[in-house]
Amino acid sequence: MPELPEVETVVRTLRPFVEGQSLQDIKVYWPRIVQGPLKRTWQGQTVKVLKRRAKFIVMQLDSGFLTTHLRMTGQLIPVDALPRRQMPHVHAAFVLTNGAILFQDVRKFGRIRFLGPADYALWESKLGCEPLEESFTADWLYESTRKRRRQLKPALLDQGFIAGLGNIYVDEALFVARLQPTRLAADLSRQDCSRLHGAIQKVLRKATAANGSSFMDFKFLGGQEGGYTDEMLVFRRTGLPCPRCKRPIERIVLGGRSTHFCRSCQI
DNA sequence: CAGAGCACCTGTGGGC
DNA sequence: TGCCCACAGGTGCTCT
Repeated sequence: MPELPEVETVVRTLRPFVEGQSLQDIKVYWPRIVQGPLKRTWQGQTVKVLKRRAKFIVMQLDSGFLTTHLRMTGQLIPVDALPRRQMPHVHAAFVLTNGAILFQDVRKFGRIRFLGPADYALWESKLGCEPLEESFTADWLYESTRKRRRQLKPALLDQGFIAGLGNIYVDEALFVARLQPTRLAADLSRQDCSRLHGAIQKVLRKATAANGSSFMDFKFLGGQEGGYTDEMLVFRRTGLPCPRCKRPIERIVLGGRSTHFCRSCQI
C-alpha cells in the first residue's frame, strides 16, 4: 500500500502522539508479524524520535529502534486505550503512556522488528538513497545508473538503490520524465537522468503535500484519505487518454508489477 | 547479474 | 445468486 508519501504522512500525523511517550508494552496477536527476536529491552524506554527511512516507520528509543513496515495494507491507528474487544485485522499494538497505536493489516504482510544500535546501523546502510534528501542529485543518479543493466521500472523499485519509490510513483515519475519503463537504466543520458531526477522529486513532493494517495484502503489517523489520488496521470488509467497526447495509456507487466505508460510520449 | 515465477495473505470486482 | 479468476500500493525466495 504505502510508498514514501503515504509513510511520511503516517509519520507526521503520528509524531505528536508518540514522541516523548514511554513504550509500556507491545501486544502481539499474530506472531508472524514480528521479525526476529523481540527482546524485552524496549520495555519502558522513551520514544525519542519518530521518523521515516525508506518505507519504514522508525521509533528511535533510548537504546535501540523499533521499525514497522506496512507493506500492502498495513495501518497504524492511534487510540486512547486498547479496545476491550479484539478488532478485525488488528495484529499488534504499541502501548504507550497516553494510549496505544494499533497495527491493523488485512493481508498480514506488514512486519515489526526491534533492532539494537549496532544492528540498526547495518540495517540502515543497506537501504538506498533518500530521494528527497540532498545526496540525491542528477549527477548521483547518472553515475549510479551506469552499472545497472536492468530495466528502469524494476531498477527504481529496488529499495537498495533509491529508497521509498513504489509502483504508483515510479509509473508517475517515468511519465513526467518521458522515459519508457523498459529502457535500460545504464543507457540513460545525462539529460535523461536530469529529467528523471526532477520528475521523481516533483512527484514525491506533490504527493507528500497532498498526504499521499488512497486507492484501495490507505488511510491515516484511522480514517483520512490521501488527496493525490485524483492527480494520477497514468497509474491505473489503462485505455484512458494520455494527458499529453491523448493516445490511450498502455498497461504491461514488468518485474511482476502492473506498469502504466504512454508509448508515444515516453521514449 | 537479470528476470520470471511463486510465496506470503485477504478482499473485491468483473464475467459468466 | 454463486462461482471462478484476476488483481491489489511490497518484499524475498528459488530457479534459469
